Amino acid sequence: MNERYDPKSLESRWQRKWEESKTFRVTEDLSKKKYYCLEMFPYPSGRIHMGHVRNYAIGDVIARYKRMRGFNVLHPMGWDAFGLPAENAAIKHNIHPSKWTLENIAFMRDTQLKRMGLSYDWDREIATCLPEYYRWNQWIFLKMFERGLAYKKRSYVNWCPSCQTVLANEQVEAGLCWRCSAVVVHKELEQWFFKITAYAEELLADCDRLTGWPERVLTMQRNWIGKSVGVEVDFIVADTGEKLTIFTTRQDTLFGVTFMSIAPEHPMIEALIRGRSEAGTAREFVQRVMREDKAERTDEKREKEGVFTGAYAVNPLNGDKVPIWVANFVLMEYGTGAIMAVPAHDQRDFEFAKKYNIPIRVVIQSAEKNLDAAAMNEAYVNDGTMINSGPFDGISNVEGKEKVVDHIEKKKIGKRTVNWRLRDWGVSRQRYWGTPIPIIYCPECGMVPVPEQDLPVKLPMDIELTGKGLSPLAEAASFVQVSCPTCGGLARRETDTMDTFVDSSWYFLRYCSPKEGKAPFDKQAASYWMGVDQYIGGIEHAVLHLLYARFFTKVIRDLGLFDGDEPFNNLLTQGMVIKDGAKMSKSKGNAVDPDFIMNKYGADTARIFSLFAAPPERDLEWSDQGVEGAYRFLHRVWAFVARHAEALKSVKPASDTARGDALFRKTHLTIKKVTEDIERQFQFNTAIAAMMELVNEMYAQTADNAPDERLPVIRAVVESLTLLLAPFAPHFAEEVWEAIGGAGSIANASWPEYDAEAIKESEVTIVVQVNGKVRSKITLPAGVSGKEVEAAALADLKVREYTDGKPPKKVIVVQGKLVNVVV
RNA sequence: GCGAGAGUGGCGGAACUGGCAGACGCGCCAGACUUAGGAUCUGGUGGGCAACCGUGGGGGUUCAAAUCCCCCCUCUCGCACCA
Repeated sequence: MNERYDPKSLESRWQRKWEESKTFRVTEDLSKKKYYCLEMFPYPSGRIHMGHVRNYAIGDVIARYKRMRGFNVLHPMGWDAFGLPAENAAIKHNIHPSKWTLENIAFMRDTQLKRMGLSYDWDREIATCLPEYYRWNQWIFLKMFERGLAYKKRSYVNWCPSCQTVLANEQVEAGLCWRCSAVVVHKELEQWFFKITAYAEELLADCDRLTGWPERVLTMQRNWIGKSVGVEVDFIVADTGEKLTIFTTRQDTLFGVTFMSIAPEHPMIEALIRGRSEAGTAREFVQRVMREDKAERTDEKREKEGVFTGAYAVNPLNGDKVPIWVANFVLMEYGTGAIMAVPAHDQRDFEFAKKYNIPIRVVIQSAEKNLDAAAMNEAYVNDGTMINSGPFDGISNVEGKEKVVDHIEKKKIGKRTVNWRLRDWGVSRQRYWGTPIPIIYCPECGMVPVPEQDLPVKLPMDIELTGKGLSPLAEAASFVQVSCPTCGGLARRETDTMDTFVDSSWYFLRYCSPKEGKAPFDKQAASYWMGVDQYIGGIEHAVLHLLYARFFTKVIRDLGLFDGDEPFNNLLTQGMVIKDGAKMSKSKGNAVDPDFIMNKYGADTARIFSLFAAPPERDLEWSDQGVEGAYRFLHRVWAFVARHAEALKSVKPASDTARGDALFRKTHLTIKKVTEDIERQFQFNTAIAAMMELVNEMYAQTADNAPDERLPVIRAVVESLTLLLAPFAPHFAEEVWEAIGGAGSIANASWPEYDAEAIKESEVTIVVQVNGKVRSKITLPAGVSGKEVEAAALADLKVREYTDGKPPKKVIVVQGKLVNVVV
């Protein structure tokens, strides 16, 4: 064994060995307990960044640890390979997206990920841009189409003018595109949707079963799904007699309605204003609001504005005629696009009424203060007693809510309804580098699904990407023109492609049988491996990917392909890697290149540092000196082993006979601590700290040249430490393992068990407090009684000094830990 | 505004059910080996001369509080006119 630790040559040597002997290949084995460890697969942008390093290091420790604990571990890797950057690169550098993507994958796999020493079964690698994969996107799409879960509709959608495509609601953040931050505009288009709302109730309810997920992710999903229980009520438009249906959760305030507000997109507007003197101003207002982009429309600070339509509606409960307004804050997408306005009890309506001098009528009286409409300066939104509400006067509004809805349902003027914030998932993208939607439009037969045997609908390779004009596929005549599968006549293909989030919504199932040719995946294999026991990735997918994947899993279950309700049993959301207080990014110029770190210190150091500097869920502040520290730690272990390696080869490790030895004891305490830290929410930082303590102890306890009789203990420490290090610094551990004559690859070795006898103490140090302050420490044999501890404490000189000879009022003894003498 | 999480040395962070605050690492200081040290090893390192004081601030419960309760402040993230 070399004196110097030289990670470079050592690491590549072990990587070759693992690859040649297929150390990490797995197959289903019913005799073993399985463990599915998965990190979110990357987009092949060309280079990995520190966030990836951290993500995969965390996953790899878990996978390797579970292997050593005897699990049959599935730990796969692949590529989320469709997406816009490939297309942009194509336009900019005149390279085909396919070529660009596959080259990136090769580089990232062979020269970056493999150099990290990750324990993947590379035989299971998948790339979503390959027809073998995306044909199953198309197949699932067709199954969903058959069941009405994929459908086409014309609607207002989010359009990103920079990406030149439509975005799903989940992909719009504060009015901006999630990818490029361009301002998103509303556009009316015909688009494909997945009916995720059909699963809203189950997606919400099952959040309660995801006990292995962080609470904040569940909260975000619950908020996003946004269940709201209320009532739909039909108002009748005066003169025309048309129904204007509104949604409300405050039916207890129905008697306080003094006007109505409808969304500018509401389909009844034309009918309401036609022929009235207000028509002109109303149309002008509607057009002005609709021209605004999403960011402007949804800005909360934005002033509430509206115009009167000239029409009136009749309140079905009290017969009042109230004016109908068009208001800029009413959303067509939510509820019915029309609301009843109760200024006394809703802040938005209150502001609106004040602005336009609309009457305010109090119908809920507060218990604390007497509300007077004229004197109010904000809406009263709390509970109270119903007044001015005809038959409901005098009862509490909480009770009133039920009574009013019962009354409404009995009179058939409305019904209980549940409204969701969640909208159907818009999956059409007007881009090239994605899965073609397998639909054909025939002038005779209409919309015809591509027959299953014709799948995959392959992306044409001879295509010109200009970044201008229509969707690229729409301009590829050879792709568009097709004969109708039903009548054989001339027909046209759908030219939109699928959102790339479709690809990642079921890839975890594909890993179970990645080469399966007859179905998206093999049912047997999936039932063995699924669900994912530990999923690891960034918090940024809290609603996007993680919600879609849950939805797909349920759909796939209902298609009869798989028996499971949820894909990910446990979720770990790792924190960001930051430097100088900001997220690492190229644009901020604070990015640290993983290749540079791995070249200089080796992969094991990079792994140790990123696991040691912070617990996994928290943000990790990058520190160049911290990396040095991680390297120094490995070096220290190396130097120690190198000193003894030759002698240790022929020595058997100490066992129970060494139980009295302090270093032997520390070793077993460390095994215990590291094991517990990994098991307890993957606290790798403290696990590594414990190993560092052991190393410090190793040096301290063998400061003088160790006599031969200590070699068995040294052998035991080194052996255990190497095993403990194996998941964290795998190349290093293999090398040391080999040097001390360990059998086979350490990746296949068993995780050490601690000797419960060895960690027992013969003596305990007990802290002695006087009035809660530490005054002394006494050492007593382990297992002494409380009485003896008390006596020893009272006899202590320091205690006598502080108690001044006075008798104690009370003495508290905490077994084996502490005594508190109260005077 | 609503929801979630977090405030501990110069820094990253420890402290499982209330029981020695600051493990471990970085940085810093001193020493050793050295022509030299940015290498390595050893020791020290919350503040204060001290009694003591110290976990964002203020109250409280307790023999004992970073940990439990109440009030307040700050920061981060998510949602944000959802009727």
